[in-house]
Amino acid sequence: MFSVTSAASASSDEPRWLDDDEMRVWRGFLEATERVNQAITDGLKDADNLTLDDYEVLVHLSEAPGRRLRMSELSDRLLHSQSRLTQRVDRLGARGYVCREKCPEDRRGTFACLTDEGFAALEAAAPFHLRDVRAALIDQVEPEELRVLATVFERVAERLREPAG
Amino acid sequence: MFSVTSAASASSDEPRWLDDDEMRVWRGFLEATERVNQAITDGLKDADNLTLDDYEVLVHLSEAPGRRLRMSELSDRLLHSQSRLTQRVDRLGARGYVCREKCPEDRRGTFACLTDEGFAALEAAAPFHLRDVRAALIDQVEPEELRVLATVFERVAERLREPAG
DNA sequence: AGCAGATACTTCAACGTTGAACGAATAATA
DNA sequence: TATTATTCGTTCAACGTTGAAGTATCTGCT
Repeated sequence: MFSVTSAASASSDEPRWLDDDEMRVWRGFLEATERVNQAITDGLKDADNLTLDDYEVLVHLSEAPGRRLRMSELSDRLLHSQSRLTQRVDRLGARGYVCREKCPEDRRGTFACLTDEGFAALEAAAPFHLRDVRAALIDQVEPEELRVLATVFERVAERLREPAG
Repeated sequence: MFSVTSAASASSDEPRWLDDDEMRVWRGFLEATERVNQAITDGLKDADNLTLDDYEVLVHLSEAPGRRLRMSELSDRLLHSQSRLTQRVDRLGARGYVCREKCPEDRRGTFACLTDEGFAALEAAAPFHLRDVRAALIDQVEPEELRVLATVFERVAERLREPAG
């Protein structure tokens, strides 16, 4: 009964309770996102002992010009703290998938660079990952539903980008 | 280009690439879920220094008969490992929000029980949490969209419950 | 009854994240 | 140019999760 709010409150500036559809969405969100993440994570672990965070680092680097990005740019895109990225790049570096280069224009800066080995690892893992993404999420959704989901996810993400918005 | 699959593969049993809508859903899923979780987590931390995991433990206990559940039942519902739950209940116990009781019918078993203090903490945090859930997700979604989301989330979660299904 | 295997929960070490503090370099202002 | 503030990335300690191993109890089979 308290899944998301208080039963007993009488104060008039309380937010509204969640109705049935709203509650289904919230509960469904919690379970579905947890299960999808678990499925994807398990798959990447099987494929090349990568985490989803690892994979996302490789993806973003592979799409960047010169296959490299500033550490801060990368942490922004991944929505990770800088220290988290520092340590992830350390680990990917230890595997030879990524290396660092000093940034000449801004000597505080560092580039994370995808190595050939890292690119190859991404190529090798990608089909398995794609299969998992389809099985867990995409192929479960009808085309009309896909458009709704895309719209909603983008709207929700957008609104949360600027907290004041 | 490798967000989810390999460009160069020619093998015919490869899964299909993601088309535009599919890619928007997958990317949107990753960003939106991350941002929503972050927003909700921040809110609970401000409200009572709780994590979302903590909150979910309190919610499930509050809804259970006698406000208590077996440890294994609780870890199943939360999709957490048993050791993770053991330690979460330790921490909630240290704050006085939860306690353990031995299970008489099965002497291997343990109940996690919500204390009055834990129930009060849940009541106090709930309105803030509800406000955050609405702001981050629910109030961003139109009624027709809500029904689609609910259906899809439930379908996706359902399919992933039984891996063989 | 006796025994093998399954289940419930905890413990522990290895690993990952968080968030504050730090050193270095740049930007903004006077 | 001096001064202050901001940004970039790393480090470190505290905390949380994972997954394997351990203990106790129960279930099913002979």
